[in-house]
Amino acid sequence: MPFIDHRSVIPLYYQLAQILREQIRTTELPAGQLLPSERELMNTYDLSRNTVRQALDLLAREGLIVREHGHGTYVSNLSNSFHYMMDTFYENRDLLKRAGYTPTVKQISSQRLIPPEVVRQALRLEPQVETLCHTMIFFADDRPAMYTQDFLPLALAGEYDLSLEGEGFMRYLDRASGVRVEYVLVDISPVEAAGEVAHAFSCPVGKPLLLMKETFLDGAQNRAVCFSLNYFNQEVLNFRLLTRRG
Amino acid sequence: MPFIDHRSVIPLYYQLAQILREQIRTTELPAGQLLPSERELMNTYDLSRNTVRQALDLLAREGLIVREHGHGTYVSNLSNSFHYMMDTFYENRDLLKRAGYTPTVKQISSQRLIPPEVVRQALRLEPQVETLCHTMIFFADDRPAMYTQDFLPLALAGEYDLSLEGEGFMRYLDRASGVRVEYVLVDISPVEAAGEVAHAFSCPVGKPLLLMKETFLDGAQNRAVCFSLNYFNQEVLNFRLLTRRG
DNA sequence: GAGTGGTCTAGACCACTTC
DNA sequence: AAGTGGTCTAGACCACTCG
Repeated sequence: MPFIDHRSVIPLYYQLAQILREQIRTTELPAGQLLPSERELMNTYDLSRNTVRQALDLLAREGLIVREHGHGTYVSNLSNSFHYMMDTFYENRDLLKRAGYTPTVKQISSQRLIPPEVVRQALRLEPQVETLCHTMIFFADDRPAMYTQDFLPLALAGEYDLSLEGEGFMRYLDRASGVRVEYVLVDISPVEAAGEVAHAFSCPVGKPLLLMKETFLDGAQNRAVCFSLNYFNQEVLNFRLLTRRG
Repeated sequence: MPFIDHRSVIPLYYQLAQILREQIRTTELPAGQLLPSERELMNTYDLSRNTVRQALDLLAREGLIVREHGHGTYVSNLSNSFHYMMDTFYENRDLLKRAGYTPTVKQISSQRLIPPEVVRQALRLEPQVETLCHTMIFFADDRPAMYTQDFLPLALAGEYDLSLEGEGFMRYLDRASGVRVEYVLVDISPVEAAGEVAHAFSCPVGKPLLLMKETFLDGAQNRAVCFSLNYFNQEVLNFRLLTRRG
């Protein structure tokens, strides 16, 4: 297996990617393990550095490996637990802008509370530990589009002011947490509208809504910085993906 | 604007990508327009071919441009209409495998009918034109995970046999349509379980479900080859995305 | 056959991390 | 200072499309 056929019609970078994928799958390269450096892979498989990088680019885009400048490349921790990998994550505000709307934000509340179980697990908090909970509504051209609750560990409990147009939420997290948010894990599920959300969207209780549970992760995919619940108003905003063939 | 600062700290490939992005945004490069060839861009901006390709790779991954081997690179038709771009699309069967299940498929029915409006629009069919409709259920370790309806234009009405383990749906489409499916447009929405779907999942009518409407497109994103409705059973399968920061 | 994008090489310098 | 990944160049050959 760990062989590259230099005369094959299969591109060399693809063969290398396949070899590494296989080693990750069989945990010959376990999660967290440092890969050989690019120059080592060059020599081992008799490839140029660009070709090695092309292979690693592929795996990085698939979320299988994580690169760290000046340090090395290692196997991702999430390698087998997700279904899809997206290229870019957008802030809620940017999402609305891209959809052609003018976004505005209304802050509903900001309080300390013991978070729901799902939040506790995502942030790996001890039971009964409080978090800060920001609740707000994003409007698209004055129609309510998203109902959002952000749960921040108290260590990050800064004075995040959403009325600040300039700074996005992720840049705020960078600053407050001291960790750069690089990935966002998104769980998409359908729920029934209820309580405050139904009220915010002026829709009947029980109407199906899209709920996106977002976990903000650092570059190593190890540390969860923040957790967020986002309810989408389907009347205003569709959730659409363009995917490329695998 | 259309200038590259070779002494800037901003990478050259990123500057070029930004220039092209801007030209696409302002429709100076309108949808469908051929871009200058890579060698032309090389000369125009005084960059090496690899650097030009790095910029184009970025835009292609964002879905802004489409490349055609031997022909050229042009501005995508969908450039502004989607929210997210994913790297890879998986067949339903592969999706279940990746989630760690053993997939099986049960064909429910296969009939000619006049499709719902949403299908007609996606496939750009005239009113009253019939399509073939395959209905099936995908099981994950014998639990019903997805309820799927594929709508195929009659021209593609082959004898697609899902029991064939070897061939996936997209490869079938390639063969039957004579067009290689390169992109899948996915619309995600929450709906209430009803009728056959509720029955298949043994869940109460009215329970929120995830519905994914998939449109299969060729490489030019011009031709819709097939349309598919996929209902997800949340009890079995979560829909999860790992996204990278933009 | 001319032009295109796809792949590949051998080299180079840089910024970053670690020791 | 040594090693890492990030960027960049100049050149090459290939497979593909089109006239």
